[in-house]
Amino acid sequence: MSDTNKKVVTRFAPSPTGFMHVGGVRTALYAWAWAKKNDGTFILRIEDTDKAREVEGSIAHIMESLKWLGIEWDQGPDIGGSHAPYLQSERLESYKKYANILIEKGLAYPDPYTKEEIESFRKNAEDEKKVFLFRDHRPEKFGVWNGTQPLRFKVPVVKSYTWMDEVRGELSAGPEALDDFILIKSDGYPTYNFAHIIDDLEMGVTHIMRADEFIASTPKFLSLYEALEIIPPVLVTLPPILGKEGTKKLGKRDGAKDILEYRNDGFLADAMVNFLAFLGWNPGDERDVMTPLEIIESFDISRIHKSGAMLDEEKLLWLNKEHLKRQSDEVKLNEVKKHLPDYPEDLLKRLLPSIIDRISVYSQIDHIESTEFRFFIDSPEVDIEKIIWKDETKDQAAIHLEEVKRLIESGDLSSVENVNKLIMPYAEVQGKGSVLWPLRYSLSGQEKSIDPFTLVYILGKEESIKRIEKVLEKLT
RNA sequence: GGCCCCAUCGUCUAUCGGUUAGGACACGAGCUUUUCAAGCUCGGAAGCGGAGUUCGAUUCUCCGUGGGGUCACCA
Repeated sequence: MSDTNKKVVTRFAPSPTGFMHVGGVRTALYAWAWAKKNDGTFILRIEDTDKAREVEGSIAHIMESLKWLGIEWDQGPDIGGSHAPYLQSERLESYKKYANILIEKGLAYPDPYTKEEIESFRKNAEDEKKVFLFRDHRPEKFGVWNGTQPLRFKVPVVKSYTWMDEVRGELSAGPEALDDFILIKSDGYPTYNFAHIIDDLEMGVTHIMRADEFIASTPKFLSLYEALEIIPPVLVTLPPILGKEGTKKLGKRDGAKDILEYRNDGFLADAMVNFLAFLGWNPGDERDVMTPLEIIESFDISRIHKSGAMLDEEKLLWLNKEHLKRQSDEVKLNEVKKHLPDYPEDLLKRLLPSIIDRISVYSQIDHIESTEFRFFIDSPEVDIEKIIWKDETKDQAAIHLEEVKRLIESGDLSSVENVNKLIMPYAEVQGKGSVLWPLRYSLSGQEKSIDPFTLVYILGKEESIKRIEKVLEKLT
């Protein structure tokens, strides 16, 4: 177990092989939250040791995704830090240094075989229904490594390992999990198995957060830590995130979305952080809507789940609405403006609560605007037949509209409540439907819409009367 | 297949041996100021199966079942 007095250092170490998806971001979020919670350091390190799979623009995409969510790193490739560089491709000297230490100890050796030879070893093992282990073919005498062959780790002791994981508890694996894996590839770049251990050591990483696909290779890491006489960091295994069917782990291949797609769809960063945080963790009380700050304060490794969870976009939508509701009116207005640029600002201000009620994500405004709000700025087309409430007559509708018009002309329209007080008594006497349906329909031209009092309040005296008069002309 | 991990309402989860098994999403019903939306109230809904340990198991142990991960010159 590591020194608990030591300053917490965590890292997020993605490979630049494509877009960021929920799984990666969740890992980053937990590492970040744990560092923040402990006034520690959060490092962004790019594991770009596979030049063949590297995707142009990935690093920028990773950074943009993290920044969107407010997951800011204290050290990283763009801002540097006390352990620079933060690109593994620029840290080759470090790996070479430790490789030489292992060679000197007789714990690393050049792989003398061709790929074809290894492939046939593998095939033979398969035919005999045995696990293929390179160490069964380990040469008796090691040659001198010239840098063009893969450098392999010589597992010092083949044994079963048992270790502590902060989330899973005691874990173990059989000796088959241990093999002479490659430390440095023939192209001179290190493998993940080797590089992350050296970097974590040099950068003083205290806690490794990563998903459970790494459990199987942990004995390899442990064996290497021992060979290098390194005290391993605290291991924190995160639960998998399952796809829609709940059967497969969510990966890029089976529908995991680019995290920035959520941003493009209008989701709020705080809602996304809240959602991601709860995908494998919860504060233990009954809170479900939390700000990033509250999440950091409550975050605890002991409350990270063991079992995987399905990603439920329905819940994300609900969460986004909750976060959206909590924003200030100023922010809300600004966001709404972006979607309704041709609406006058004073109208928008009065319309704001009604809009907020109807959406979970700001971008939904684009979809409902034409049917639900358009009539506020474009006078509605009124079908005179629809103005009639149930089996009443046009004359009755006209009488009620006349009276409502009279009330509006002299009444106080300064709030929805006041409009209600103004018209409601009359409607209650005459029949709510008889009065309110013609009113609401005259103002909106819609069979379904916001309630009539809010309508009058939003449209204002002048416009409301104008619309009522227009209908009255048609009625008589 | 070998090795390993996981297992509570449809979904996400709480419970650290004793609870009417709690909450949230979704769903259903009702309420409210015509309709729609929102909101509020109520409701249905769960411990994978089998042994054991124990006065008592959702909780601890084992077996089974189901699901997942991993067996690369990928991370």
